[in-house]
Parts: sequence; structure tokens; C-alpha cells
Amino acid sequence: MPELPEVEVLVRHLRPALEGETIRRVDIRRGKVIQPTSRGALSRVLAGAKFKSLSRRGKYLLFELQSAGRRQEIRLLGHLGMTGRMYVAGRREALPKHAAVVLELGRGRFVYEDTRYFGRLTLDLSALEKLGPEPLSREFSPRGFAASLKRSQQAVKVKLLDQAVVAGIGNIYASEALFRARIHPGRRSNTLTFEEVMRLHRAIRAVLTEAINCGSTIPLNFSGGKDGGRLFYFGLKDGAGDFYEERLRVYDRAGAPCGKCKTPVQRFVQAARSTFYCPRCQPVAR
DNA sequence: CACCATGTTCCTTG
DNA sequence: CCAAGGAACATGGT
Repeated sequence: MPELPEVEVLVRHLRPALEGETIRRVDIRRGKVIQPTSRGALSRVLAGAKFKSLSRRGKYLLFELQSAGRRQEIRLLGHLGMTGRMYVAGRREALPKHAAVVLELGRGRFVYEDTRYFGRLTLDLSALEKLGPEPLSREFSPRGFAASLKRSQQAVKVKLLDQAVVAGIGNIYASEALFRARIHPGRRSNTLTFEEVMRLHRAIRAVLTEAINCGSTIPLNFSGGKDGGRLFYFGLKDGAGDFYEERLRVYDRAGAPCGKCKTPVQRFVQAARSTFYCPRCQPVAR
């Protein structure tokens, strides 16, 4: 579930659970997720370090810590890939099958699990340099957005997945934003009128903001006794499926009637990924 | 067994 | 050099 809104919600929940906590032990169970950092380097740097702050950039989580000797600032970059989860759990809780990195804290433990191991938790921050503007900030302007789109003949839906154009949009919200903006996903980026670009710009912000306000696409599942919000992970609660379907207008709804016009939602493949849209609300031309 | 999956990077082709 | 398309990564669900 990790696109910008899910990561934002995750950061907000992790922040109070992590800030001020000191790392007592580092357990790297799957070396792949920390590369290019080495196990030795990560363990050495994190042991005894204290979490100072947590923020988000695109779909990345940025953890800032202070080293054991308070000599240096440490910046850790996290990414959930397709199946990553991060949460603070009780110490006696069993670790999940695909726990990738576990950080023992004062009371609980920070767990990064990732079934497919596509995510990252690393000291290498270079990925941040390639990111385009934050969609919910003022650096994301209609003019700049229009300029990026003008330079490409790629289908606009594929372009929205390009993190250098705007940071944080993934396959779900790309379809959702285009539906909201009433733009066909196959339109070549450089053929959009400025009016359409502005509509898309607004739609992106609206869709992401709504998702954040909603908690996330899939409701967060809190568990645990008195620890309350400290125990946190993504997961489906009972009845969450209905909620999920109500929130998304076209994504994963092929064949279902469009909420606006009842025309069946269509699915097709672009850049090897599924795209969903309403052929009536999002015509190729108007 | 076949196909699909929220993401990113690398390789190839033009 | 650039743009665009596709495979690869690794595991699980249907």
C-alpha cells in the first residue's frame, strides 16, 4: 500500500513511537535491503544512536538520528517497495517470516519486514536527488508540471509514475488522479492543454490529500494492549475491503460501473502495469 | 501451473 | 546522449 499517502500516514504514526528512542541492538536479517550499505557499517553506525526526527519525501522515509557519541548526525533512508511494512512492536512478539531489519529499542523493537524485499533501509541517500517536487508543497506548480509534461510524448499515466516529474504517485493514485481530472490515461503528455494540466495538478493534490485524511487506502490496523498506537502496521481489518472499494473510484474496478456514469470501468496495460479508467468520463479527445 | 501484485533500476533498442 | 519499453528483483495470492 505504499504510495505517498500511505507513507505519510506511516510517518505520522511512527514519529511519536520512535523519537527519543535509542537503538540497543541492530539485527540485519536480509542484507539485500540495506545495500549499498554494508552490514558492518550499518550496525556500527546505528548501535547506540538515538532517533531525533522522522520525515517523508515522495515515497521515502527519512530517519534522522544522533550517533552514540553525539558526534554526528545520521540519516537513514527507508522505502517500502511493494510489500514493506514498518512498525514498532513489543519485544516478546514473534518476528514475521520476512523480517528484514530489526532494531531493538528501550521498550519495544522497530521492525522492517518486506515479503518481496524490494524496499530499502540504507545510509545511501542518493535516491533523493532524483526526486521531483513534493506534490502537496508549493514547489509543485502548474507551470513546472506543464513544462515537464511538454517534454515527453509518453502516455500521461506512465509519466505520472516518473518520480522525477512529481514525487510520490504510484500505480493506484495515477489512475485515480486521471479519473478525477477526466483525462484519458493514454493521452501523450505533450498533448495536454494547459487547462487539462491544471485540472490534473488539482486532481493529484485532491486525491493524495483525501487519501492521507482517510488514514490510507487500506485502513491502518492498530493492535496491542496499553501500548496503543505504538503498535502499528498495515493490514486489513474486518470490513476493510468495503472501505477500500469505496475510496478508489477506478483502480482495480475493471467491469464495475463508474460511480459517475455507470459505464463499466476498463482495464488495460501500460508500461507493463495495469491502468483503470472510465471510457466515458475520460474520453481520448473532447 | 498461469497470471497478477502498491516500486525501482538496469539493460536494450531505436 | 536521450527516450521508451521491457525484464529483473522475490514472494505470495487467486
